[in-house]
Amino acid sequence: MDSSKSKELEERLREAGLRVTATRVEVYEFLRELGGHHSVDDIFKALTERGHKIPRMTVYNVVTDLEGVGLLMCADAGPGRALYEVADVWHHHYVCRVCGTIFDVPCLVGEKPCLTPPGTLPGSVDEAQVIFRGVCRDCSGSEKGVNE
Amino acid sequence: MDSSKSKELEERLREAGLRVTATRVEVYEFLRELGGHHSVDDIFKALTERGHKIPRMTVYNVVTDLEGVGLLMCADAGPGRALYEVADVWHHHYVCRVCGTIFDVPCLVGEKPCLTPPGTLPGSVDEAQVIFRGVCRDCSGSEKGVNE
DNA sequence: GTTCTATTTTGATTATGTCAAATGTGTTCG
DNA sequence: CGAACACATTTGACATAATCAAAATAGAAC
Repeated sequence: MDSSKSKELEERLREAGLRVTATRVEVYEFLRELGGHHSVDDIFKALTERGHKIPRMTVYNVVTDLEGVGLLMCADAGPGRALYEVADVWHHHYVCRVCGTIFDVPCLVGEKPCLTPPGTLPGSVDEAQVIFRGVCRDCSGSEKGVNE
Repeated sequence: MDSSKSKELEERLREAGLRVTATRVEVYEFLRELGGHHSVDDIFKALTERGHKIPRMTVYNVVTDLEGVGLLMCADAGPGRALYEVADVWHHHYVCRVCGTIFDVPCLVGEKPCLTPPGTLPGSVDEAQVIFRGVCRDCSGSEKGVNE
């Protein structure tokens, strides 16, 4: 149940000419098992607490490499730190204005680019990422308090 | 041709209970005249070179205040530093993967939220911001060189 | 003009990300 | 198997972005 995905990871890495290293597998597995969107520092701290002594710089290297191969993607959720997640099916994001929580929003089309560009664009389009903003149900009830 | 906009700025500030200060007017005018998307540091440096000695911190304060009032908006163009622009008509953004240039993309609807949320969302939606990514014409011609 | 309070300023501090050189480790090939 | 090469990781310094608290300043109302 795990080895199949790991095998796939190994293959994807080799296909791309990247070596299969413990660090890369760890970072990928961490993101895949935990799910959600995580910053480099999240990953760094989590793996450190798990006992894996790993420099922050290495996490940057790894996520950049894995993103280049298409195994991870950088979630668009507004400015700030980059948030990474396992690149599975193409989807969008909903960001709560109050608590900042990020929810995945399934894409109706399911693959990039999913939106028909309006009129003319200044170049080719290979991706259309949507960020929905609003107040999530948890926050609309109790309004204040959660994060402000 | 300028005073009308300035008057409007003053009114919007007063309406929101904010004071009309030289700094706020300067920052707003700078962004409106120059157009485009600018980081806090862009604004800081530009105003400094123009002879206005203004601390970076103050620029942060001002853009945050003006954004809160709805006079500025923070452009979604991926992670990294926050980019501000005058909040005029609702639109989206096209980001070139090679040179990083950001182009405005007119919205077909023109007002928020412009997209019909797919199915159910975890809360209310007041905004749907789209980021188109691809390679702009300038870069697709000469491929490499521009930024890589 | 005086007063009150929002705003600006100052300086320190945290978070985030990048660079270059030294070290270590997969992988390949003899 | 084991040596050698190239790719990865590590180290530590550095660069950039953003935040905080408290003191100084300047709108706006009276």
